[in-house]
Amino acid sequence: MVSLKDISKACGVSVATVSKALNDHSDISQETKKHVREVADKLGYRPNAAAQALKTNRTNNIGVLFVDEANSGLTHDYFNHVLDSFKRTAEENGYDITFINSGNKRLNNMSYLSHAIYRGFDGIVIACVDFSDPQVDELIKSEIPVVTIDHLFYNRTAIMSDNVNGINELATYVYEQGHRKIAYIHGKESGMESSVTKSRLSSFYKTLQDLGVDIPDEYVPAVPYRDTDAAYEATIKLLDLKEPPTCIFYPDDFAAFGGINAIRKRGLRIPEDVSVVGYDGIELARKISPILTTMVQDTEQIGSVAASKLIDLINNPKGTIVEQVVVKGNIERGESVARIS
Amino acid sequence: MVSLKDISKACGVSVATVSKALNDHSDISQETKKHVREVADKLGYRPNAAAQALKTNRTNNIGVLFVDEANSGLTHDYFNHVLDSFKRTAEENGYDITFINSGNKRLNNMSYLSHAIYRGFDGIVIACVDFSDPQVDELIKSEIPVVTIDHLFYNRTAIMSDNVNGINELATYVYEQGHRKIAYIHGKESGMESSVTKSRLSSFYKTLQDLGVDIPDEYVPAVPYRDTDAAYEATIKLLDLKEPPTCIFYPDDFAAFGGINAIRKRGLRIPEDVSVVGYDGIELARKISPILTTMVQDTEQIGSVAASKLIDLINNPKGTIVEQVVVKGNIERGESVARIS
DNA sequence: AAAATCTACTAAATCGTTTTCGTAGTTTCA
DNA sequence: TGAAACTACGAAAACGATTTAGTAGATTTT
Repeated sequence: MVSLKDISKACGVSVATVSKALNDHSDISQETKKHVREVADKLGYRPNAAAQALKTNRTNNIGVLFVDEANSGLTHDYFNHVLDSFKRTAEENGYDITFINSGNKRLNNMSYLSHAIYRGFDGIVIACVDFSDPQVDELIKSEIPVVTIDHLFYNRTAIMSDNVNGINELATYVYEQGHRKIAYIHGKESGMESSVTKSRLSSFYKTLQDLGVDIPDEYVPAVPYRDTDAAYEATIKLLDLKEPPTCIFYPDDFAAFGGINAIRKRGLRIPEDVSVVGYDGIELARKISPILTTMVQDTEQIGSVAASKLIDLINNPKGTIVEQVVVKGNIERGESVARIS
Repeated sequence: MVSLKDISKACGVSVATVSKALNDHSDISQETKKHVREVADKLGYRPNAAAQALKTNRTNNIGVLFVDEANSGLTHDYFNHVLDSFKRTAEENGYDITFINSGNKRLNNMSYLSHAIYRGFDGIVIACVDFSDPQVDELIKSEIPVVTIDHLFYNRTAIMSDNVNGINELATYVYEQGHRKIAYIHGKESGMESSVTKSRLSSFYKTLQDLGVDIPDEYVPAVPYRDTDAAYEATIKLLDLKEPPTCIFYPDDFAAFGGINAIRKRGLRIPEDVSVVGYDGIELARKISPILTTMVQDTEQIGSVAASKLIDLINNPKGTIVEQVVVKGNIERGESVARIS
C-alpha cells in the first residue's frame, strides 16, 4: 500500500507536509498542494482508515443495531426500508454503516457496547430491538451518540413514526365511511408492550371514544406482529361473535393478509361484507385486490431524519438538544373499506 | 479508554507481556496470564480495532456490495434474506459486516475498490448489482478475496441459486399436472441479460422441449423483475391470445401478484381457469389464497455458504480453490396450479 | 536598519497494538 | 560442573496517519 511516506519521498517534502496538503491545511502553498495531490493520484494513494481512526478517534462509521427476536431486522420490511434510507443519508455524509452484534466468540463474547467501543463507532442507531434487553440499556447509557427509532428513552434523541395520528386518521376514515362496529386485532411483542403498541392502542380507543363509538373488549384481541396465522385465528373468532364487527384493524399489513384469508374462507367478501385495515404500507399492499386500506409509514423520512440527527449529535455531542421527532405517515385509502349506511 | 499500557502499569509487567497474555501466547506463564486477564477485566479493557488493524493488516470486517438500480438490495426480499443469513454466519466467525459504497464526497468520490481498500476489508461479497459496472469489474480484478452471489466471474468463487433445476422442477411439475400451453413471462434487467435470467429461460425451453411441448414465441414475453404493473399488462396480453395459455410462469412472486390481479380482473379463477407459478418463495406467497406455486430459493444456505467460502478464502488466499457452488431450492407446490386433463 | 510579522515548511511525538529479538534465570544433560 | 536448552519476560520498532511546536527565510512595519 502506498502511504504518506511514499508520497513524501516522491515529492521531496516531509510527511507532515503531505498530510497537510491532502487535508487542505492553510499553511501549505498552493503549488505544493497541487504537486502533492498529483503525485498522490499518480501513485494511487488511498488513506488508511485504521491509521486515521487511531490518530483522530473518529472512524466515520456508524453502528446499526437492528435485531428482532428471530432475525436481524433485515428481513422486516418496515425496518429494512428505514435502514435503506438511513444508509443513503449516512453515506451521503461520508459515514459507513456497520452492524453491531454481540456474543462474538473471537472477542470474548462482547456485549453490544463493547463491540461499539471496539469498533469505535462515531454514533449508533437502534431500532427494532428488544428494548428491555440490558445490553441495549448499557448502550443507551453510554457516552456514544445514539438515536433510537420508534422507541423513546430518557435523554436520547428518538425518531418516531406517528402512530397516534396514524391510527387516528384510519379510525376517523373508517368512521366516516359509516362503520360503528370496529375491531382492532392489535400487535403484541413477546415481552412487554412496546411504545408503538401502546400508542396505537390508546389512540384507537381515544379516537373512537371521541367519536362516540363504544368498543367491546372482545373486539380488541392481541396477536404477535406479522403473524398471519394468529391473525387468521383471531379473525375467525371475531367473525363468530354474535355481533361481528363490520371492519377489522390489523397490527400490520402482513397480518392483514391472514385476516383476508380468514374472511374469504368464511365465504365473505371484502369489503362488501367485512372491511379490512392494515398498517405499514408495504409494497404488496398496493398490489393486491382490493388494494389494502392502510397507513403508509414514511420510512424514507424516518431513516433520513434519524441519520441527520445522529450526525448532528456526532458533530456536536454536547450542544445538540435531545429531541423527539415524530414523522407522520400517509393514509392509503385503498379499496378494502366499504362505505356503509 | 483503557489501553494495554494501563494494564501493564497496573500489573507491573510490560506492554508486550500484556498483549501476549491476552492473546494467549505460549511464552507467558499461566499465572501471569490469569493475573493480566483479571486486571484487564477489572479495568474494563476493550481492544482497539483500529490499532489492531493498523498493525496486523486484518480488520475482521467484510464489505458487502448489495446494490440494485433503485436502492440498496436491502429492500429486495430475496437479497435481504440472503444478506441476513450471510451476516449471521460471518458474525459467528468473528467478522463484522460493513456496506461498500462509492462516490463518498468526503473521500474524493472513492470507487468501490478504493473504499474497500480504505476500510481494509478482509473480504468482499457481491450480489444484486449491475455486474457490467466497471467499478464492479475493478473489484473483481483486485487482490481482495471476493465471492459473488448469483453471478459467475472468471476466477472468482460464486454461489448460485440453482435456477436451471428450479425452473426444470417447476416446469416438470406443471407438465405432470397436465398443462401443455405454458407461458413464461420472464424477467429482464435494464441492461443486458443476467446469468440468472439466461439460466432460467434456457432451462424453461430445454425442459419443455424434452417433454415434447412446443412454446410459441408470444408465450415468452419479458418484463422487469418485481414489476407488478408490467406483469399485469403482459398477463392481459397473454389472456387475449387466440390460444391463451393454461398456465403462466412469472419472473418472481412479486410479479405473480400482478398477474393474479390481471387474471381475476378478467373474471377468471385461479387455478381453475388459469394456473400461476411464481419464483423466490417470499413469505407472503404462502400466506395468500390460493397458496402460490413457486420455487423457494434457499436463501439461508446461499448466504451462509457464501460467508463460509469467503472466510476460507480470507484465511487461505492462495490455497483455496475457486469454486462454483450451486444451491438447490425447494419447490412449493402450493395451490395455484390446477390438475387438468 | 532593526524589530515584528508572515509564509511555508519540518521534526518528532503520538494513537494502541503486535512482534521480533534479546536476555536473565532456571533446569537438564553429559 | 560446565554446556545446552528452556522458560518467562521486556525493549523497541513498526503500522500510517495527525498535530504541535518550532524555525528558516522573506516581507512588512516603525
